[in-house]
Amino acid sequence: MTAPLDILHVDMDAFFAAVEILDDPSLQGLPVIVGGTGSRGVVASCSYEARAVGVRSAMPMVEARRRCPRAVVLSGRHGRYGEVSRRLHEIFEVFTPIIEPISLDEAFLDVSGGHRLFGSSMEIAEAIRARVAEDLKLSCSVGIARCKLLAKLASRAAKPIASVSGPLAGPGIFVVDPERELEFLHPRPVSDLWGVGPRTAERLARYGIATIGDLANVDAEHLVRFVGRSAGAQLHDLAWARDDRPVEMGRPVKSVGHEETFAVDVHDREQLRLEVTRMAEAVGSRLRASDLGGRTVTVKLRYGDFTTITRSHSLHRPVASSAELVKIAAALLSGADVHPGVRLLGVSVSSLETRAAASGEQLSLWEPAGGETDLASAARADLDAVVDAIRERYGVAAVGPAALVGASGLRVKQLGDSQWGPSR
DNA sequence: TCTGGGGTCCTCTCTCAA
DNA sequence: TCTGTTGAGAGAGGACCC
Repeated sequence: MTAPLDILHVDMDAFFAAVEILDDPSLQGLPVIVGGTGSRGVVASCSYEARAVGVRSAMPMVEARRRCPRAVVLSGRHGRYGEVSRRLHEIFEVFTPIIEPISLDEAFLDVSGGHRLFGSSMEIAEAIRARVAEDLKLSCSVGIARCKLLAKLASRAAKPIASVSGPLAGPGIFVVDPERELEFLHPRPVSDLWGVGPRTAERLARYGIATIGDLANVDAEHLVRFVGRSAGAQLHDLAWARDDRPVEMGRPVKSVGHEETFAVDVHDREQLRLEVTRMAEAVGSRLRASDLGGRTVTVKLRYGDFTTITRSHSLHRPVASSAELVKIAAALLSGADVHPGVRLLGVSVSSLETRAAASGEQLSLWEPAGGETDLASAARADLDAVVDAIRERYGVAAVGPAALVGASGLRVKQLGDSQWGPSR
């Protein structure tokens, strides 16, 4: 008996670009590119008219504009996409509670419990597509298979095809027959496998491994030597369609961070100190909004030649206060070389704990740092709470550290701001 | 072509303690 | 007391995903 076809992968078609066209119908039929509009921006999403001339997501915007000079380039509206994504999620919830969101525009669904009410997986996929078209006026592609790997590849096979005369409709729904899984899987390039990016694909190519079928026929022990222990074992299983990963709901957040690429490389240490202050402040706000604290603070720098370094410091207790995060991040930055010029700067916090979990073993998430009085600590927590409250009411730019006034301004980065590169 | 920003996970190296 | 082994944890780097 074969396993049931209960895993659906739903993927919106050209999501960000499609939402922009939905909100401004005059864009219909035009090549639309959403992404970072500056010289260092990248493409986040593009319409099929843009894809027809070779524009792809993650492509540098300079190259995208070169390939498609008549494209309408938009910087994107993360808030709006989030709103549509929530409505999409509500549609999924009609059919199953077991949903694993992958990003704003795609998710895995386990529909094993929905057959009695909604019919076969094919009928559920058809119903989801109909609801998305009717309620959101958007289109999506659905892959149906026995496991996540195959469902994901199937949704790709269901997609429309870009052509110079306009997008050609795809099947919309693609089912991988359990009897013909390897026939479907093995001719595909290794890069179609989850975990094989450009580097690994290049390494495998050196050993003559180009397709998933090639990979399947390599001895598992050899594979471990090529790509490492963990990846080797996993890739060999995936190449034989052995994938028992369940559809996971509500995976906990492991880290919270902000990073930003500057329009021009920054050499001035004082300017970098102000930027790191701004970012640590923003990370602190987000942590407190989620009632989280973290034990490890990491500062990341990328230089002009793209080499990237990180400097981190772990504490014995979680912190969420902006003042403490700023202090630690600034100290980490001061130990890093900024001479070559910094292209990107980032601050992140990991080893997260919720306040409830932390208070079980600690005095509190905002327990005083070494040498600090309870009074100072309490005052700092009060200050954070007041700042958070003012920002919630009047916006993020309403209040912030005095050091930032007149420098880069009270610009506190928000999730989704300049998401795809600097605006200049 | 010249490469974003949100993340997760893995590997290697070093240190320290048992 | 010294030496070797092992395991845990931290720090750093890198690959990957959307």
